[in-house]
Amino acid sequence: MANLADHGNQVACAACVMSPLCNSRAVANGAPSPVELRRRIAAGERFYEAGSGRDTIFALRAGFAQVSLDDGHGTHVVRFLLPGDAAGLDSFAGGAHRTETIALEDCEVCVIPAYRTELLGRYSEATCVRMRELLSIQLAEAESHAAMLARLTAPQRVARFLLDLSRRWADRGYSSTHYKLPMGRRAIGQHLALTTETVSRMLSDFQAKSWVDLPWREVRILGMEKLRELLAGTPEGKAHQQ
Amino acid sequence: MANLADHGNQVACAACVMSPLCNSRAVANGAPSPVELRRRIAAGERFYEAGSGRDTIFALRAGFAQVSLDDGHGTHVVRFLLPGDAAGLDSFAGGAHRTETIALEDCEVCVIPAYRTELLGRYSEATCVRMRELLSIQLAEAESHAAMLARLTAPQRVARFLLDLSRRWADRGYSSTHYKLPMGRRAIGQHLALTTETVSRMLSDFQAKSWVDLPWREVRILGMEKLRELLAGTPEGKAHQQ
DNA sequence: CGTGCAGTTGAACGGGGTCAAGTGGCGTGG
DNA sequence: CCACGCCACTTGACCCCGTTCAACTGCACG
Repeated sequence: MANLADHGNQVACAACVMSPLCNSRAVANGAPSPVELRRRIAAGERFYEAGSGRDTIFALRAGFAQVSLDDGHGTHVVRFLLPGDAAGLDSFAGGAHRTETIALEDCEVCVIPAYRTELLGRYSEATCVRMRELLSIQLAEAESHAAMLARLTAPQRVARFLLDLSRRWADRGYSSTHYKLPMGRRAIGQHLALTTETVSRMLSDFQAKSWVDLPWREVRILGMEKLRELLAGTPEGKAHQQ
Repeated sequence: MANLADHGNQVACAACVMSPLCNSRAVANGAPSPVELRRRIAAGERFYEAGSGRDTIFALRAGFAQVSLDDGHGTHVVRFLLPGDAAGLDSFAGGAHRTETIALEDCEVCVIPAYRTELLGRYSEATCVRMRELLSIQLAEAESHAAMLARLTAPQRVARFLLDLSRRWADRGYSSTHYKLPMGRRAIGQHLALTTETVSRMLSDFQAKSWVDLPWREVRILGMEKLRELLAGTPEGKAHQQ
């Protein structure tokens, strides 16, 4: 287990959204840890599949993954997971996952059976509260994502996407201006509801304006403020209200 | 309080998503009820405003409302509330509502302070589990909504919208083919990410095909199967995969 | 080398947005 | 009582943004 960190960015448990569970007073007093085991998942493998794997939550320790949903009209990438993020919280309703999660790089995850969180909830009110917080945050993000799809233009979506990743890496103590982009253009498009061609065009455009530099599957943000202005719709880039 | 039911459809507590809380064993044994009070809210009034009203949940007993989100690029209607639905669950993260909820008809709501659910959670594990379920369901719906915006055409969105309301009314024991449509075309558009003109055109088109009849702010579905086919993209209405 | 996939770029198309005009219901005030 | 303004909704004509279709590059694989 010595070289797990080699596979890219990794977070300390302290930065993980699940840490309040692992480090609750109940666990300190002898209650079972929420984490059943740690598992390595190779790039391209699934954490869990849609319809299967009832009632398991995952915390991503290292690597990069995508959560996607197929409702019969094609695949939509619901969100990308960075180290410290949780996956599978949608399984509390009905006990089956409706989404699937795929590793985009080699990943290391903590496997948390849902029954353990419920068990833990009996000893620790903080656990219940924390689970509600996590779900509430993801709900807020999902609603915000829908609002984005509803109102932003293609360039704004791509700008928002880059700024989003920037902020999330910064939250974890990494650079906000230089980070990996391990997913392909297609996956970005499936996340932003754009075609691969449009994503490619927007990124090329940003690069031509020297707002970003784009080595192979990396981003270096050069004009953070320009991207923010585009997203806000400031100078001539009219922000269409309604 | 005698004629509250006059304002339209109403659900018995048994059909309310919050009923497992109100009827938990803990409450039967003397724990405080989650409902602080019942309140009437006139059409056009707000349940709560964005940024304000920290930590209050609402259960809609009678009437019709919309939950909307403004992120600086315009308003997006996140969902419509039918009797028995809950509002305000997004406030668990951070304690402030990011959305606002407006009554579209005169409403009657149960006001549930979040601290009471936490209090109740101490006595009753079922309460914790139920809150998780509710959040998980709303998360699943929000993700599904985003996927819809990402992949469906305008006619498909409107068809899905009509079928969705049909199913939800049916779940509550009302007609699945004839129901009120209390919101305006603009609000429908803000929910489906379409303009009022497009919503109007799609509805007119459905009516011309005799798939629906549209009296003033009502729907009568005549060709449920046709709408389903359109949504699924069956005969010539190609379902674009990716 | 040939095949295949990821990404880029160009040209043309079309779905839905934009703009505009028109209708009808409803409340208000003369 | 009607005149008027207002607002929700409808309908038509035009246009633009992002999709579609296609060609091309570069890199990884056998």
